[in-house]
Amino acid sequence: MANYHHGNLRRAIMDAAVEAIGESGTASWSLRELARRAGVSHAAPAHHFGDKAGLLTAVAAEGYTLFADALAAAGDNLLDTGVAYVRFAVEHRAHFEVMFTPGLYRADDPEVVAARERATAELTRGVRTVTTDPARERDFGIAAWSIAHGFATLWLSGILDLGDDVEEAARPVLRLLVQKVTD
Amino acid sequence: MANYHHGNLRRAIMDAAVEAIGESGTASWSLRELARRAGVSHAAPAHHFGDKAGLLTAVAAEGYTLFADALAAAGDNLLDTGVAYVRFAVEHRAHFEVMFTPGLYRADDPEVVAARERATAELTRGVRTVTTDPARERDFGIAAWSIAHGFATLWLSGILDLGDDVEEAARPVLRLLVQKVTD
DNA sequence: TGTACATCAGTGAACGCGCGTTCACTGATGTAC
DNA sequence: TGTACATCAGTGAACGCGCGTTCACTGATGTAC
Repeated sequence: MANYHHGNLRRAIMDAAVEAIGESGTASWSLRELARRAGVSHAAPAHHFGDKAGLLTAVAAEGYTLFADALAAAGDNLLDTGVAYVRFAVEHRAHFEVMFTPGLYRADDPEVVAARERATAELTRGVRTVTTDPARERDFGIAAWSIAHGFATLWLSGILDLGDDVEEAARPVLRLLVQKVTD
Repeated sequence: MANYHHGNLRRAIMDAAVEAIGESGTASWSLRELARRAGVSHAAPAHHFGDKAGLLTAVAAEGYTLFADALAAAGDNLLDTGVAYVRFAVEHRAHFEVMFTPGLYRADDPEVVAARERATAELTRGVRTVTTDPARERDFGIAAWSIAHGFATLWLSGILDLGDDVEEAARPVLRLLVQKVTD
């Protein structure tokens, strides 16, 4: 019995993509495998997303939206913003990997651009809790972004091996920079 | 006229791999395409490396060796070590990407392990120019590693867009952490 | 110095497989009357 | 309330293609005598 008008097929395929990326990265699966995981016909993913880049564009857009939400929910200081950054990367590993590999998707997609701008605004808000001097803001912003991004990336690659609680591990490390910036 | 006993076929295939990774990442090429680039038979890569993971294991081992060399050649302070880290990532982008994506290769390969340990020792040497207190050394080390790794990763993903000179762009950013540690 | 032979790096034809793409079709849903 | 019809999400068979793998073969090189 063919299940026509699935209703959530788009969602089901994106979930399958996130699951597959979480297991083995952004490369080692095909649209046909995703269809198999989602229990739909192998032509369905193309029907919805065109191709792999189209699907990953949707994942990136969703990722930036969730990311902006997570940063917006963080405390009103740079350290909490940084910790939220790292937590997002670990909790939404697949989205995070896609978002920061621009070659995988259409980075100029309007939905991606809008969500990314919202996330950037949240990061800037975090930096401005520390300085509003424009000359310092840029380098502080890049330094804070770098240390959070680097910690998250190293943690995800499995090299760091500092236990289970990423927040507990990240906070004292990020504090070393934030203290300096705050002085 | 078949060119039997190529002599540097192993080298030629690794060069082709580095070139292909530099162009389009670690995923979007096949062993057959590498053979085509290197101008050898399509069975040659398998003959030398077994499979893609075997080839990338060789790239990772070479990468860690070049990395340790670059860090060893850096100045005797943490800032120069950090700048050398970032420069290596940009100048050896393909090796760097492979090295920090452990799922791609056999991370327990003896040659990889030995080269990585040498690189780790160089990083530790950089941190010890700043503190030799074991309690502080760990967090400082992770913070310095994170900020250099994060800056390099963001730069490579093309998101930062701070001009052409990566060393000039990285130095003031990395200094923000190092200053604190040095105080 | 010349010959015979073992070794093994690299070749190239052949294979079966999973892929993305195409396309005629199915059938559930919403709307007009 | 019932019927007819348009829409379109999703199906599934068929296609050609590039892939990794296998394997008998080639021929350059080194060594023994």
